[in-house]
Amino acid sequence: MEKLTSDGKLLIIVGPTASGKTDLAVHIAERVGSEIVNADSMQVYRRMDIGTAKPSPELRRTIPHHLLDVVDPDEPFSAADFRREARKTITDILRRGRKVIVTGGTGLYVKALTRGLVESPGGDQAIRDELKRLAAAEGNGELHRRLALVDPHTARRLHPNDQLRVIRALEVYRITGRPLSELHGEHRFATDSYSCLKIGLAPDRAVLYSNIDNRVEWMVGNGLVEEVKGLLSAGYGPMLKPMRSLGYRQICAFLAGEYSLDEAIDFIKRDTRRYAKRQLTWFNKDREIKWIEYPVNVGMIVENVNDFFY
RNA sequence: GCCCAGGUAGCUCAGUCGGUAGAGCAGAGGACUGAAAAUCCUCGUGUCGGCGGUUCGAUUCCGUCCCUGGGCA
Repeated sequence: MEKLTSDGKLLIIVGPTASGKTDLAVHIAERVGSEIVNADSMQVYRRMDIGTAKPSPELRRTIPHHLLDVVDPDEPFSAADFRREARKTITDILRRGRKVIVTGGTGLYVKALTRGLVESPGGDQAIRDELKRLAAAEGNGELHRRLALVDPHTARRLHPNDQLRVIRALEVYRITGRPLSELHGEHRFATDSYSCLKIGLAPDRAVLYSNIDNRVEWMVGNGLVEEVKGLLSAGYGPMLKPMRSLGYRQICAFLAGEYSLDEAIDFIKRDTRRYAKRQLTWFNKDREIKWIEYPVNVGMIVENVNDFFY
């Protein structure tokens, strides 16, 4: 169906971690006069620079980047927050007559931005804690049974051990009195208010994995441990959401004496490989993504991007 | 050269009192709607070092050869 309105054109660059998104985005931005909107769930946190491979301050002076450093590590931030902030930012960039490149590896954030999220309440920590206690006392099966009573469709879709999603579904029902599946049925990611060109980067697995290894070595060699120490001594504890993310989690465990630095490095590499695989699974499902061929021909990509923008 | 101990999945190893084998890790595939770098699910055939022998049947017992550790010379 023809879209009646468009909030503007977006070039979206996706791909797994360490696939070269940032480099490509910068190359394109230099040639088409665009600004970059980050769609990475960890780069939004202040003080987390090395472990998130955040673009450097120098680079950010050359090409304006948005949605980096928008919250402190102990502040809540969700896909809905991302959507709201990103839309605001994009509107502003377009109003100034500039082009927008969205780049990032968080599939849900990209989807939330372009297709929206179901109309549902935000997270309620008290409810989550209560349900978590219930699960601890009576098991994931009990939570899942309770969900089956109020929302059998969602219960069937979720494995009982996927506690996070089971709790979310129960939480939504508790607050709204409506099953999550019903809300999903009305939403279906149906509307896309932007006109998007999505391009994807997916190097050969072997290349990707060696990029990951190199990047992890680089992070450790350039102060990742110090960055984590700084966060901890600033009062950001190891149980905070961003402190449990890739790199930070393992360095916290190393600093707590759970294992050696070498082991921590190996775990970061391994877990990052697994993460990259999950990202690929997510993006492979998106039929709108145009996967770029290797070796990367930046000139040709820029041409296509220009065709899209003009 | 001799004496031990080993050689089983990509790696580390378990096991079969003789009926062609299984864990952990690595790896692969998948799910994903306000925690998403999170959370969750599924996936194990490999000349059981080679060649002979015994046996209805050998990865398992025997012989021999090869390889890897360690020890003695």
